[in-house]
Amino acid sequence: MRRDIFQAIADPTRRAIIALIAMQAMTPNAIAEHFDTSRQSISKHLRILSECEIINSNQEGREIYYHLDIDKMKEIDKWLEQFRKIWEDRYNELDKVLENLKKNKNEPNI
Amino acid sequence: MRRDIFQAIADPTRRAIIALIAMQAMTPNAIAEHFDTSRQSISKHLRILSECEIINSNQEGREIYYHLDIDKMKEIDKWLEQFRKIWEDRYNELDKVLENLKKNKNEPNI
DNA sequence: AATTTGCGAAACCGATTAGTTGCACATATA
DNA sequence: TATATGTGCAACTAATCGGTTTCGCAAATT
Repeated sequence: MRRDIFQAIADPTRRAIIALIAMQAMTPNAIAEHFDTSRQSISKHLRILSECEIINSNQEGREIYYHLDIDKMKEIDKWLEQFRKIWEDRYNELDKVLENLKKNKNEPNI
Repeated sequence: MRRDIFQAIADPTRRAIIALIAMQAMTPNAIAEHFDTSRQSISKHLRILSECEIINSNQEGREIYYHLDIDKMKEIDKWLEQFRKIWEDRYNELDKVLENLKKNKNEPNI
């Protein structure tokens, strides 16, 4: 069973859950209230997120609070790093072009 | 058919394709040589990536060159933004704690 | 003109997915 | 103690996924 963070965030409901509990821990029931699906299906999503170690839980009585492990989100950021380098280079390149255009306003290149 | 950028990068082969063509456009055959799968399956991945508008293609004779639309990658970055804010806050918080520890080295709290 | 090459599309297949329903079990409340 | 509440898990289902095989077509090569 392939189960990494990219597969975890592929589902829109899971992305919404992640965003929802980012600021404060929540119980499955409380989370499910925000969605148009059953508590059990939310429970399944929570299990997947747990297996990916994106979320953690701590039990309080009969309630279980799930909270985001924000550090795991950095893994996506890390993968994105290689592309960020490219688009920043592009931006600088464009910057240079614009600067040259400004400088040589009256000396068009060919 | 749900088909967004998050679903596109969920598959490891597609992530590898994205990384592969990030620097230079490539043909399906050239891409397939890097993987342990058929040209046709690569073609299917390319179609999905095209539908998500992550990649573009331009035909040269009978060859088709696929290249990355780096700007689409920014959409992932944009979604991450909300979490980046959180983990940077955490970091600053930790920084403050460490600074206080240093300052009050000989004055333990409590 | 005949053949080779590069490619996409369709049909098919087993595995996986996201959801449902029905249950079991522990904790809280009456 | 009996009931209500919060939860996870298993079985099932329709849809989707990633892959293969086969095909057709256009461009290059002979």
